[in-house]
Amino acid sequence: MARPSPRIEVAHEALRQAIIEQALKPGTKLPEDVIGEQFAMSRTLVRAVLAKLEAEGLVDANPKRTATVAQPTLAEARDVFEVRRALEAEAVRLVAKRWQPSFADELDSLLRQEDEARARQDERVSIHLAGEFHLRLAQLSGNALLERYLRELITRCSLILAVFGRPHSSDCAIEEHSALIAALRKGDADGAVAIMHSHLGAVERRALLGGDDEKPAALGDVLSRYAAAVTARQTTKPPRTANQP
Amino acid sequence: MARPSPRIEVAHEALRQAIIEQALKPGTKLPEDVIGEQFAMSRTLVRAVLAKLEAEGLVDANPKRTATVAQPTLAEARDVFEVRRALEAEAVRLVAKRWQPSFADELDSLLRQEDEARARQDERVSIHLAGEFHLRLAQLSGNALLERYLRELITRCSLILAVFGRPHSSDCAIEEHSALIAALRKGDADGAVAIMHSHLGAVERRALLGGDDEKPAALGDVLSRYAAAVTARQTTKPPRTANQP
DNA sequence: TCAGCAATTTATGTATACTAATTTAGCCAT
DNA sequence: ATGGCTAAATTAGTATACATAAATTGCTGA
Repeated sequence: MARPSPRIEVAHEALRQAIIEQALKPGTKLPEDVIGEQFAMSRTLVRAVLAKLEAEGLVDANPKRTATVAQPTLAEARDVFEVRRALEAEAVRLVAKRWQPSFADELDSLLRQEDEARARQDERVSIHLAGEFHLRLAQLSGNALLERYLRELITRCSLILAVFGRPHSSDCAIEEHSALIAALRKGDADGAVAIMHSHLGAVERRALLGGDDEKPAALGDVLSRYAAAVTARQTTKPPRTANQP
Repeated sequence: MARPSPRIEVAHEALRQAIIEQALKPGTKLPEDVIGEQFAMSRTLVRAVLAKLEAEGLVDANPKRTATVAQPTLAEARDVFEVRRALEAEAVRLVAKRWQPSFADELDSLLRQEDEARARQDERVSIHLAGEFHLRLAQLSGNALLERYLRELITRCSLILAVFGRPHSSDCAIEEHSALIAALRKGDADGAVAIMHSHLGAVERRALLGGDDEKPAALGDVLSRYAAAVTARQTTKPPRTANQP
């Protein structure tokens, strides 16, 4: 999976981070030339970057209008969590099957870091590490494709949390991660899968607040998004802002 | 999910079809200018098409060399089937949950067509319809993301079958599809999931022949691929051929 | 003051030109 | 002949130019 150019990767990763950390809020316009200026590349390359981000579901891109940071709908959010649950359960199953003691060390180490960040009140690092835990688990499954899909899903969950979640709601409870490791350690595959299921159920509930169904949620989407927007604060000057209060 | 240009879609779909039908054999070089000539578009657009195909796992693309039709390894094939099993089981679960009698009609109709094609000895249509059945099931799940992933996985399975499978081995048994519909019809969700599991297990076994493990399969990969190459015959003049005996 | 239209500006769609790297072919030496 | 070395031809990487469509601004008239 070698990529054509390192510069594309750099810009891609930078935008990814900016989006999931909410430095670029959902709905923010991403004009090709502005981005090209920032990363010192031509629109040709910017286009490739945006195409990737769109494929990942992180930006919305319509035929002849400026790409924007994605604003996931409630229906999309539900879909993402549904698929994530299925794949992450499979990942746990696979990890349990090829379990080795060294795996526990790896996961424990991440868990400790996560705990420390939480203690330090370091929101950003804490959220990032929670994602890392799940991603590492996917890697330990030994299935590269599963890892790719889960990386995408975990990233999209971050964005969904940014759009729908309460400000400052942490997305993963450390105890749940801890219980998962314990189950894996004693070889309880089914137990581990069950824990992962309920863990992700909890994450989804925390992320989606009231589980409104389908249509009537449309207005709710907008309002919760608005609430998130006024709460957040701009860090560096973003290219442009879509909806200002 | 509106795409930038219809022309890109056309070329994308055409290449997709050509690849999964083996009109372009695995390993075949896909130079940008040759493709651009065929579809009357500039390399700029061809590049976008190839990027998509690479993301789907249908073409191999390394930094500065000509893209080629993908040659899945045994390890990749295993990964694809593993993820497909997990997601397709989830799809069946979802379809069972929102089951409606009209679903049965839809699936039955596909099944009938499949049966007729088989009776007509129409390999190409038969294989295509088998894929359609699984795809339609994914659509009935009501989860757009799940559908997208499964479309990708089903396509890759076709390519895998082309590389590893015996020539003329059909990939899906009609009775298995039939049993699945029956289980869904009587509301037996768990039964349906079980049938799907064993069905995909059977498909994988048929596709991968001898289930060699990991490392020692490396040589096997090459040889089975070689066997496939000498068996197949060129239809239209392909841009170029990678390995000629 | 506001609605609606026109001119302007901005941003995308696509082709093409130029550069740099890789592959191929031919040639020399062993 | 065979192995490697150099030159020529291919082919990808990237920027840029031009055409076209969308968004915006400002103007005019009710």
